[in-house]
Order: sequence, then C-alpha cells, then structure tokens
Amino acid sequence: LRTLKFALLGLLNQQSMTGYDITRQFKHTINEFWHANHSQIYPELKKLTDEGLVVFRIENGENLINKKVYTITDKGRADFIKWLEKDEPIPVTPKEVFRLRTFFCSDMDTVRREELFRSQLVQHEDRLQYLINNKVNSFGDVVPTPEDKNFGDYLVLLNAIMREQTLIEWLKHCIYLCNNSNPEL
Amino acid sequence: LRTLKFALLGLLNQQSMTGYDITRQFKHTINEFWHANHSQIYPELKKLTDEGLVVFRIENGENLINKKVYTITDKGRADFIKWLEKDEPIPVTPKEVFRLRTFFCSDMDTVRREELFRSQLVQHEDRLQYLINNKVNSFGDVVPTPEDKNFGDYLVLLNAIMREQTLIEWLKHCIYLCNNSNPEL
DNA sequence: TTCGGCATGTAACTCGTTACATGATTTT
DNA sequence: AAAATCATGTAACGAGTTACATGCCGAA
Repeated sequence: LRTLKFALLGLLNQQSMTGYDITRQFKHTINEFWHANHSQIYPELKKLTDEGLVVFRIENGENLINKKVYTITDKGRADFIKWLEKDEPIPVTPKEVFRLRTFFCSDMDTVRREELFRSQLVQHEDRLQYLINNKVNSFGDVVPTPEDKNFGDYLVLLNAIMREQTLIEWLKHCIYLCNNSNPEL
Repeated sequence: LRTLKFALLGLLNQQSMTGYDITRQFKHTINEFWHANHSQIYPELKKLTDEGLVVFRIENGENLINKKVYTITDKGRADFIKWLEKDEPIPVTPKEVFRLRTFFCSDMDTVRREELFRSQLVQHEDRLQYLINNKVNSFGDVVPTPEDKNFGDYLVLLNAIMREQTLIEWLKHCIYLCNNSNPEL
C-alpha cells in the first residue's frame, strides 16, 4: 500500500523540508491520526529519491551541519494526487486491544472490571480535553472554509474529538451496565 | 505484546477447539475488532503448545481427517487472566488512511472531494445497518447482564455501532462544510 | 468430476518498533 | 561540563498479509 510514501509526499507537497522536520511534523501535528519514527522516514525518503518522486539538496546554512532538504518533483506530485483522489473501500475496523479485552470481560473479576473501565474513562477524558485545547489554540471559534490551508487539519481534529466523546459515552454506559447485574429491585 | 496469543487463549478459555474453528471465529464474531488469518494462527498455536499454555489431542471423529483439538492449560488460563486484568495506558490513535487523506483534502479537486466523502458515507451507513442487524439477531431488545456469557460481545457490538454513527455524523458535517465555501450570503 | 468447505501447514514479503550508532550545536 | 536538541543513518526483531502447498469429504 505504501501509505507512508504518500504521507511524506503530501507533506513535501506543502513545503520542502528535511527528514528531521518531517519527523517533527509527525510527532506534533499529524500524530493524532498517523505516526512514524525517523528510522522509518529516512529509508523511505531514500527510496522516494531513487524513484524520482523527490529530490534533495544539501544545505549547510551558517553551520557545518549537513541537512538534506527534500523537494517534491512533478512526478511525485502526480503520484500523490492520484493516491489522494482514489476512492477506496473502507477497511476492516482497526485492531484495538481494549476492545478485545472487553470482549472477554465476563472472565474478569467484577471489581477489577469496573476499575479498568474507569481507568479508560479517565484517560479518554484527558485526551478529549487535550484535543479541545488544541482546537481552541489552533482555530478559536472560527470554522475554516474549504479554501483555508488548514481545513483538513480542522476536519481531522473534529473527527478525533467526536471519536473521544463517543468513547467516553460508551465507557460510561459500560460502567452503568456493570453495576446493574442481578436486577432484583 | 503478543496480543494474538491472548486472543487465542481467550477463545480456548471459552471452549476447546481446532485452529480452523478459531479462524472461523475470527472471521465471524470477533472480526469487528480483531482479525487473524490461519497462516498466523497455526504457528501461534504451535508456539503456545511449546510454552505449555495449551495442549492438543488428535481427533479423527467418524472420518479420517486429522483434527488437532486444542485445550487451554491451567498455566495458560493464569497467563490469560493476568493479561486481561492488567491496566494499560491507552495507545496512540490507530492509523486510518482516510483520515490521512482528509488531512490533505485542500489538495483535492473540490468536486472529487465531495464524491469521496459521499462514498465513505454510503459505505459507513451500510456498515452501520449490518451492525444493527447483527445486534437485533443476537440480542433482540434484551440487554444482557454482566453475568451473561455474551455480555462482552454486546458491549463490543455497541461500541462498533456508536463508532459508525459518529463517523456518519462527522462525514455529513464534512460534506456540509465543503459546500459552504465562499460564504457570500 | 468439479467445486466448495474442512483442515493444516510454510515461505516471502511489507510494515513498524526498539535499539544501536554517531556527531554537531545550543542551552542550562 | 552536562544535558537537550538538531540531524542522519542502520540492524534486529515482531507482527501481519499474500501466496504457495497439500489433501480429504460431500454435494451438485
């Protein structure tokens, strides 16, 4: 599938940068829905160079550090757009360990079970707060239009927030159901 | 992490079965949140046998087919429960290709962009309907109590339904925003 | 007799993570 | 002087997918 390839091309399509810059972008902005380590990024950039989808120039700036600044080529851009605009069937649900554990939750000790659900709840509430702060810091109350450079950024952040809200709702429901065993009232 | 190991132990903890049975269970029931091919399952069962977590007996039934019926051992059960009741930090968001593409949606042709969102919408609506049918067929209107064998099954199905509903809501919102560019009214 | 389901396995490959490895520059 | 950050790479391993490979049984 080479998804990383297209993630890199997409970033380089926005602006030229080094492997290190890309690594940082993955850690900060895109981390919410895609991630990659430098150990994966550097070899992939090499591969893209071999394929003629990107080129690099070595920059020394004021220092003597050897930076490789990568730029996307026309061929790379064409490849990227082709991938971007391809309609694909939705994949099977991504694997989530906690959901697997939930499937087996009849085998858990009942006290422990509620503890685990509550632990998840707290963590997802924290994550939701973090995402909301992100949204406020990046967009305030302004909803970007499709013309804005960060429109995609906004949509993806919205997706993440809605996902967390739903997960929290689900976890609360799980805890509620766990406490309603033996309905003898 | 060895998650597959614990998925297999969890299934064998419910009842003894063959690798083929496990493969089928993955395809049907658990598929909604975890999946594995037989090419992964058979070697893992061998490994579990070596580790003393499962044992097997060869069954010929009425036919001459050699089936290996696997049974979990006490050691395997202890290992499974230890994994099941361990509290773990929530992982980073799983990678989703469509969200990556959404991030880059400013680079799409505007007509094509809406087409892609609508295609996703239709597919997720179909999936939601499928999940709801599943729920009705398996549970009807009855909400299982935590004592029920299929309580975990119910919770996981509920999670999947809520996730799809949220995704649909998000996609509709994306389409709405895409059609509100250049707000000159 | 051919096809689909039952039943088990291996091989090659891709993707991703963790760790190893180096070295300069900047901040404390 | 030490620690953090910039900057680039490789190696080993684990997990997962696709394809290869075999053989029985029952139904059409």
